[in-house]
Amino acid sequence: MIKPRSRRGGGRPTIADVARKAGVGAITVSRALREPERVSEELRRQIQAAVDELGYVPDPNARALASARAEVFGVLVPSLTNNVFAEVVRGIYDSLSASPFRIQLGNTHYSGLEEERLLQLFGSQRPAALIVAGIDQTPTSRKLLENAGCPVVQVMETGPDPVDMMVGFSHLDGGRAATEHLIEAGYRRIGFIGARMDPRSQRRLAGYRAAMEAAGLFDPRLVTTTPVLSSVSLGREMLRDALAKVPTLDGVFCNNDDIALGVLFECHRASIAVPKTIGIVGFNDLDMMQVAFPSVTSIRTHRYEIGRRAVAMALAAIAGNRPDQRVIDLGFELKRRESTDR
Amino acid sequence: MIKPRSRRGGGRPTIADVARKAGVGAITVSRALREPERVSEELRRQIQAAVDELGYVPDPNARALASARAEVFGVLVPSLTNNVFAEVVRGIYDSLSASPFRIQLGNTHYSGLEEERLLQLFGSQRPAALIVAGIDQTPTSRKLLENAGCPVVQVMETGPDPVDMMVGFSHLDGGRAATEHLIEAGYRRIGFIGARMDPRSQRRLAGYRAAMEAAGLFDPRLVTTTPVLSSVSLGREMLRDALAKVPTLDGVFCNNDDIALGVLFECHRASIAVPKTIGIVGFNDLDMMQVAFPSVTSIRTHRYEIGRRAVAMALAAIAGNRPDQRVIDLGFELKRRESTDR
DNA sequence: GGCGAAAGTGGTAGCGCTACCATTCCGCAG
DNA sequence: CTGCGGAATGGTAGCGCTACCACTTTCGCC
Repeated sequence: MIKPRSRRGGGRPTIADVARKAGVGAITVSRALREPERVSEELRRQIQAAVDELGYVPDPNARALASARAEVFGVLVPSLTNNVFAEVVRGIYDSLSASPFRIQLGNTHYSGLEEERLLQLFGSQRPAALIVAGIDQTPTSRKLLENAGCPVVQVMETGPDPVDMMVGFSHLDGGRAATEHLIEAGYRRIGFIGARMDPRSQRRLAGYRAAMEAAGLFDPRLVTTTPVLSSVSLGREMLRDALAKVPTLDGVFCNNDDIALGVLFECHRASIAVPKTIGIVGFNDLDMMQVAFPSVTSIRTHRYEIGRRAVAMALAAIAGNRPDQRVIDLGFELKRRESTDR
Repeated sequence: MIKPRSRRGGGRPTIADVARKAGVGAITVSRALREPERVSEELRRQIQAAVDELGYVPDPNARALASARAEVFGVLVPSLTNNVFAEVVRGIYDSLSASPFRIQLGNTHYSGLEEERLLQLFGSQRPAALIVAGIDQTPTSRKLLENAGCPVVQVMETGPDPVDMMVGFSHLDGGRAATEHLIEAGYRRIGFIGARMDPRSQRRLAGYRAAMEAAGLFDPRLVTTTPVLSSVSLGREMLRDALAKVPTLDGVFCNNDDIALGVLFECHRASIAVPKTIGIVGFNDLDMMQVAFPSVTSIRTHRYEIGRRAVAMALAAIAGNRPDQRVIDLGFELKRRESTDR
């Protein structure tokens, strides 16, 4: 009976096996893999041959322990099913797939406490970089980020006081632009409908309010919100609520496109003409908005690009050249469509 | 000037610091943290106090290295933005959030090669378990899974030959049930519209075909597919294509709900009465289907539950009691709605 | 009262890798 | 011919933790 090579370990090849086979020192194998230019052409070839033959794959845990730095990006988002964050995450994954970095994804469920817990957990891994959604971290979280000892990118929003770097856009401006568009289109009793009032939603609401007040149209009864998680069916219910409160409602700025779609369907069902009787504006501009009937005006945001930029900034910082511009505003675009075309 | 405690490391407390402060051996601290019942009440308290005071968090890398087992679940899905997989992943995250296990999520982009690469990468970490979407792994991937040395759960589908364990349902039966429902409702020229024909879509198509042939209604011209990624706008275009090919089309089984929604909107736009002129059935039953106008019949699948069950099975296997039933079929439900109610 | 088992605790030796420093070898200036 | 700098390579000593085994103490039982 063959004794296992060691009491532990799965018996897979280690760097020492490769070194032996290639007839070099272990450290040279390590270098050949990480900084090939520091090893002579010839040894590099021999080592590569040994690696291929043995099917050697470095153990990331041993690597992280020895170098006190894991090749991991920690990513924290409040939701995995919300299409908006899914796209940011997709941008991050796509940008990192060709690099040696792995991704540690955490779901905070919109909870500050959960965010602290995950930050603590991720920090213990000494990640190469951290990407977190939002700019409203708790003081504890902020401290954890500041002491993380790695590049930090806050995404989705812009603000005056980055922990380190930021990529996003102004939700306040987005909310204002959406509302101003409705006002310009001639709507007057414009409601705000929003679920899951996270800080970004609050800022969109603030933008709505600013625009309405500037036009002398603001009325608190026009605002309908709930802490419940956003969904299409919720949009439908909330339009009903809003109409019950304000029967003369002639426009809605929806906190996001799910809500907007629910509102649109409810209008169909209740035979409310869109855009004639009620105008609708969404937020995020999901693919379906331009296909809907009528197509729905929305604020297009650049989620995928936010993910890509965040990674690019982090990688630059890791490489030692932190960008001069620490806050990048990717802006947004108002997409005018049939739902406000009257 | 104070010399750093060691040449490397961030200066954060180690298990030795805790042991010193608590006046015990390092190994006892380790045990108190992992198997508290094996340490006396009193020491446990002392150790906990030292941990709290120092803010000690175990280094997962060192842990993984020493125990040859990382507290990581590797999860492989073909897409991060597809709501279906997002829900499976959410189920996995929610089930694991209270456990010590982290999650390593990989996006295969529906590519077998990418799956192999990621499996190789994940394997090097000696994960505690692997959860992979689908049952159509390449031979290489299958071998990697078999040799992973940890529980493996294939999710989303059921099949006769699990690598280890499986949770899902029969896409073929789902496709058949959807089609039979349309036939029973009196539709005759029933089309199949599907994008991104991955293996699961292929099986739904096979189910459609089986039902159509059994009823003597099959006609290859009724089938419209494309390799392009599914989206709502694609659904709209594909209905146009389908109608151009078969103007007498009176029903559609859509490969998924995004497509179904696009089809529904195109019907609105072209003033095609639903369900009178055309009946529509979707697949997955996203929240929006019951809110749509008219509401859309769909096959409800239990994505979140699949994620939860996969974790439950893996955890059981890790704990040493692999379930007797290695393949769990969670089934599906046909949700009859207005879009086929005639 | 002696003995073995069991419970509680600790020491030692790694896990697989890399930081740090030492060594070798070469070319070239003095 | 010596000395020196730089490039290429290697040895040693850990990184922070846990597996394995040894030791001590307590307790039950014949």
